[in-house]
Amino acid sequence: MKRNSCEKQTINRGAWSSQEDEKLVKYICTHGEGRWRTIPKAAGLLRCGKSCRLRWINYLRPDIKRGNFTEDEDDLIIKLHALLGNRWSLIAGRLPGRTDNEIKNHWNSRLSRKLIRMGVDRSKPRWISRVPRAEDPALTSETCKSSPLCRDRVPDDGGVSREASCREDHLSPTSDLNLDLTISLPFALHGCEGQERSHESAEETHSPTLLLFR
DNA sequence: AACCGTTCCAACCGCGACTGA
DNA sequence: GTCAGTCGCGGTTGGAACGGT
Repeated sequence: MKRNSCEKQTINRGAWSSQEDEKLVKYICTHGEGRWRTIPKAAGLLRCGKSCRLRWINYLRPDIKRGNFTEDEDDLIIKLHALLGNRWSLIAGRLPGRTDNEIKNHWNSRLSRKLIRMGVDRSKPRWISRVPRAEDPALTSETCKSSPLCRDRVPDDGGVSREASCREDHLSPTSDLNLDLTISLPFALHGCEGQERSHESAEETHSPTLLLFR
């Protein structure tokens, strides 16, 4: 069994202090994301890389939209969950400013209950029989490359491999779901210059057109 | 005011995938 | 091809906040 680097001693656990946040933000704004394993030492943090990555992705990233989920977002999450199941990172990729963790929490705490109340079986993602899933060998990387949908895609840093992500995009909506989803321009990650953007303004600029592809 | 149950969310854990030597 | 290191994902947990009695 591989040794988990987070098991090592002299590692802080639990809630992050504002000082730790500050150090991490400062370091990433200067040096960029990635190389998570080396970040704690370089940034002077007594945390494991995994913890830094999580903190950045789920909380500190400047483009994160906080606050309540809108009806549109709820609706989209429900539809995407029906399509994709518990693949939160894929779902999050289609909800700009929302993280997989946030969506997962939201689903587990509110949406699942909402669906139960509505009498929907939330446990069953509805794959359509004739549409290939990502594992389908018929959907090769060549198929993907030739698709205009995937051709110009920049590898996203949300952890989904380019190919896997493209394959997901070949999924078609189920016939019983009214997936009225709009394809829009890729959501741009604006880096640290957007740090000051208030959450309120993020709310204000919310558009009913939710982005499907990044 | 005190207690208790519930809700919510940040953080952790374990595992599989990926990558480079 | 193999192995070790690293990364990313999804499930789970812990505890603070909240609401009801």
